[in-house]
Amino acid sequence: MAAQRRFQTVKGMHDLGGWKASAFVFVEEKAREVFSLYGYDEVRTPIVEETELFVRGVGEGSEIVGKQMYTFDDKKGRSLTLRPEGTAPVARAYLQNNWASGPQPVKVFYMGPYFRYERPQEGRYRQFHQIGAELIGDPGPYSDVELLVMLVRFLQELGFEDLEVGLNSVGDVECRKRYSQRLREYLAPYRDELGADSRRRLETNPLRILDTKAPRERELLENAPRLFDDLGGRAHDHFQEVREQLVQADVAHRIEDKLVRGLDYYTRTVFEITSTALGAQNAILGGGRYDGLIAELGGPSVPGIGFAIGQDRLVDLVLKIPGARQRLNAEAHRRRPVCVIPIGGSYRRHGMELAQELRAAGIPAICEFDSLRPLKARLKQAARHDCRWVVLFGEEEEKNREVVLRDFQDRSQETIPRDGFAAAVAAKIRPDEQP
RNA sequence: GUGGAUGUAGCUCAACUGGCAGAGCGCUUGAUUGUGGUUCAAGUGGUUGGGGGUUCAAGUCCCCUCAUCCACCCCA
Repeated sequence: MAAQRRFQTVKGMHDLGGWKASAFVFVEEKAREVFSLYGYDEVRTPIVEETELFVRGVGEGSEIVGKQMYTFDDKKGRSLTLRPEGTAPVARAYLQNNWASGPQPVKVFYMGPYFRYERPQEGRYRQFHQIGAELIGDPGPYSDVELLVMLVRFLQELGFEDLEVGLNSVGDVECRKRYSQRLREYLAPYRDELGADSRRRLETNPLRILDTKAPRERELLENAPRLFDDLGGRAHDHFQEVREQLVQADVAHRIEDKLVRGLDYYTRTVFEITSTALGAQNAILGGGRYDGLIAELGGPSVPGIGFAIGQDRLVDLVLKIPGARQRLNAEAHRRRPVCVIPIGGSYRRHGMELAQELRAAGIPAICEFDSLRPLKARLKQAARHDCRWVVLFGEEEEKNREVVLRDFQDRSQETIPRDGFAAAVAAKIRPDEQP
């Protein structure tokens, strides 16, 4: 016989429980609440898509497509990929379901797992989770601003106070081409001082050199031509209007002229929020405008803008906010169950019935069925389940047609009539919610 | 893909230059034949991540492998 091996999650993927799970649900509920206030509807797209969707949508030159995708062939030899990001699938859904024929602009949000094959570290996992939103069909700039206002509102509702949006414009396709050439010319004399990655990007995608972390490269870039100066008239006006309206809307932001993003589809407005409390993987969220994406996927020329929030990182931050655990705790507290303990083996069926009556009255209830164990051990279990109230039922209670309701908090207990006991328990444990 | 650190009981960690694998917490039972949290007593705990090598003797030294964490890279 082969020795039993111990199974565990695959690298970079984790079970979520306890505080983490509560916080995950908390931010998800808050996202639904806030985003729907702004007219967004939830969509769920499949976790698996055709590989080609991401190659075309995200861009062949991007890191994601280049080396981070979970790609496999199905039984018919079709190349499929576990989604590495959310915008391309939504763009695909827009075209496939002809959302263009519905009310415009289209506003959707979504949340769920995403997959990228990278070496895991703090805040970076192979299965991670994003909450995102897309606004398709309006060229802005007011849509850009409204989207950011919603985002900031969401973060404030979660309890964040001092987060600042980093903002930039990467321009339209033509400005980018023009600027790329100028940057290439500027950096050419320093070619030998660039790292291998940046040298390669000099050919493939000079913009990406801007957000380098190498100290020497940053030095060189200080005197480099600025992307902002190469913005074409319309992209320039768009950016100005966005900035102005953000000020009007009281959205704290700062211009980061070296902010470029890793996905090829971005145009004009790009933004991100980072936090120093997160370690090396400090981006909480990122997004931007993608006016060429729908067309790139074979559709009409329709503009769009969206963002993706790193839910895992966001949750880490939420749990660091003073008082956050108490808030989550209060929620859990409201749901802590009543524990029913039938005393004696022949009363287990009664225990089940009592628990059912409590649940029918809207009270969370568990039943401690293991009647062979000593009562004290079973009470201990109830305490470990974080129960405050215990309902006891045995021979004596059956004879008197009553139940015993014990309050762990002050160690008091009372007997109440068996008939209609659930209503009495409800009145006792939730006096403020009674009609 | 590259580099560094770490793997000993369910958890947190001990074990001097190789010499009988330990403690705290937890868990179970009892002190209380139907009453939790405190206390006391007893009990339960392990292929030292896996494989190979050196040695009279390996948790400890050497090689390989796997896993986790952190960082580079990249991004959410």
